[in-house]
Amino acid sequence: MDNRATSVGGAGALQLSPMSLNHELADIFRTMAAVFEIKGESIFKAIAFSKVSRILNDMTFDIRKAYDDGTLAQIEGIGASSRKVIEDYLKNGRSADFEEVSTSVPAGLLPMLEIPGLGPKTIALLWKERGVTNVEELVKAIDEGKLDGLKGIGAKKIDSIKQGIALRAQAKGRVGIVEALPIGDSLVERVRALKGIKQAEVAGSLRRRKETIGDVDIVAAIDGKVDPSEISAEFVKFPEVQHILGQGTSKASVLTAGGLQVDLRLVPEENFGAALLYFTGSKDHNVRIRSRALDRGMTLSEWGLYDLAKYEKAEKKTAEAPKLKPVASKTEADIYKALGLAYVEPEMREDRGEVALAEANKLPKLITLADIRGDLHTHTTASDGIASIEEMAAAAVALGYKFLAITDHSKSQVIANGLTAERLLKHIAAIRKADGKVKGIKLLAGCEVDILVDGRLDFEEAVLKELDIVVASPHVSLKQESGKATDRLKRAIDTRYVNIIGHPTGRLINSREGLPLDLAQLFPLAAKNGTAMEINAGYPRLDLNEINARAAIEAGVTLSINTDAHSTVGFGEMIYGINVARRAGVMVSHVLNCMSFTDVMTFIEKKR
DNA sequence: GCCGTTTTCGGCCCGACTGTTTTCAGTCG
Repeated sequence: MDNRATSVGGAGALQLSPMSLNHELADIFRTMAAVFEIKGESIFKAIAFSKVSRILNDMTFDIRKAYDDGTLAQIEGIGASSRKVIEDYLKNGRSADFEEVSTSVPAGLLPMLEIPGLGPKTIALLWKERGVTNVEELVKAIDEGKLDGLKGIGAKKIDSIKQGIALRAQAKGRVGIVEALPIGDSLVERVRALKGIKQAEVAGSLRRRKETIGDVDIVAAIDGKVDPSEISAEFVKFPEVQHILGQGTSKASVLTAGGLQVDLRLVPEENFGAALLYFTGSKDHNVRIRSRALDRGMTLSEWGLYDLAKYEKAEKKTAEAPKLKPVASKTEADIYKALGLAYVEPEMREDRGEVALAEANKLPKLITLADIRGDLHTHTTASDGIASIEEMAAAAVALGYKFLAITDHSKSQVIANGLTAERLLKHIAAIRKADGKVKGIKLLAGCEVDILVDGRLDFEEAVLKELDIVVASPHVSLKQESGKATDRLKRAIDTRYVNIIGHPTGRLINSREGLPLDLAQLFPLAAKNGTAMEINAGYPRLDLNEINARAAIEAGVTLSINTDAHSTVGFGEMIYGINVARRAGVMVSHVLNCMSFTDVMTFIEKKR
């Protein structure tokens, strides 16, 4: 939650681009939910608005479209009150309800929710009893001893708030999956090596392969003869651990030196599946399947799936499995099966309709790394890469690839040593020559051509037609207004020789928003004229992102998952593109570079 | 606030850990 309570909802909202309209509205609902929490209104009210916020963020279409079509009322989770806020905002560029709610508490209280250990109840208490309205005042109040004597706030609590403020200042926020995955893997290895551990897995958003990770979750099954508190004592002594947040008999939380939170959960082997399911989440997915369990007379917890009537009578102790035989608990698959669901891959567990698909046994068969047959966007020393054509080709052969497109930069990318038309023609000849020499792989002579600010390309058609394949990408002017940006990409998609739009938005995770494209206009066009859209697998691009990639396949667009490798090592990033694709529900049939070489060429020829 | 092949009212997922407590509230995931 950021401090936008006073910055959204103003008259400026009318100039918003379509997709950021969804995000602006999502912010409004998130803010309102936070205010409800602090004001102590029904927690379910806050949950309902948080859910609306998430729905808006996840939406693959423009909310204004639903409003215009009159289908707003059909969206599950958006009720009458939310609809009123949305309609108000669309019509007037502001919401009276939002303004009333957001001004009912000091705006400075909302960022206080980010302080670990400090929740809405305590924030409200500090505000009402001591007049604290922001983090700075909280620090001052603690230093001056003003919190002494507050009911329910003892010395330890004050100490933990102080620590929470310090932790928040040093916390780096969400880290990229590229950084978190190796940390998670190495910690899990270390856990597995502990005495008494039968198995251990990474869980949480890392297992779901989200593009950024809030913390690392690990679930471990322990030998029944071992005391779990001894294992958690070992865990908190790991060299990576800088600070212990909590430590019990079945659970431990720590902070690493890098500021990353790691949670370990210890369970008996027979409860491992339930714990892994619970700890993997997402929270919304858990809520969905737990409520399904209740509908079927069962209850699901991190210990297992149980018959509800028997469960209520059973003996339960903290940090111990309930004393009754579960319906299912050992594996995730057992639990899904007992709930009448097909197994849901972790990447799909986001409550975006996967449970309904699992019930109907219609989950997509998700793409895997092994399905990739080539890379269609790579660079060499001819522009800004560090490997030769032959070196890149050899690395691709080693990966088992059947084809490889060499697509160095065009002339506008001066900084990247972009090719002039003359140099490009020579480069094409060099690629063709290498193709004749290298065995086991087809090399395509390509180019990553700049999409200029008005949608023209960096080379004339006379040059483009000499190439086997063209990737067209936006590199500059990435802060265009939505209409212009959309027209710019439209023109590129419409260009005869363009086969793939590279990193279509130009976004960079945590540092650049990218073009505010109206993808609802672009995707049908791309689907119709046979232009593929890229999932650029390089971090921090991952562009298209999972939401946009999902919208793309829903519109019938062919995707291409490419690394944009600038070295042979760069090929290794393909897995991150696969992660995005899996989270988007992408199957082999959606992806250009999962096709045979012949079919790739047919796809290209068809547009020419 | 949202929702409904048991409901238009009365529910809403479930448990661990911490701190301030003589039985529980708050926070977190």
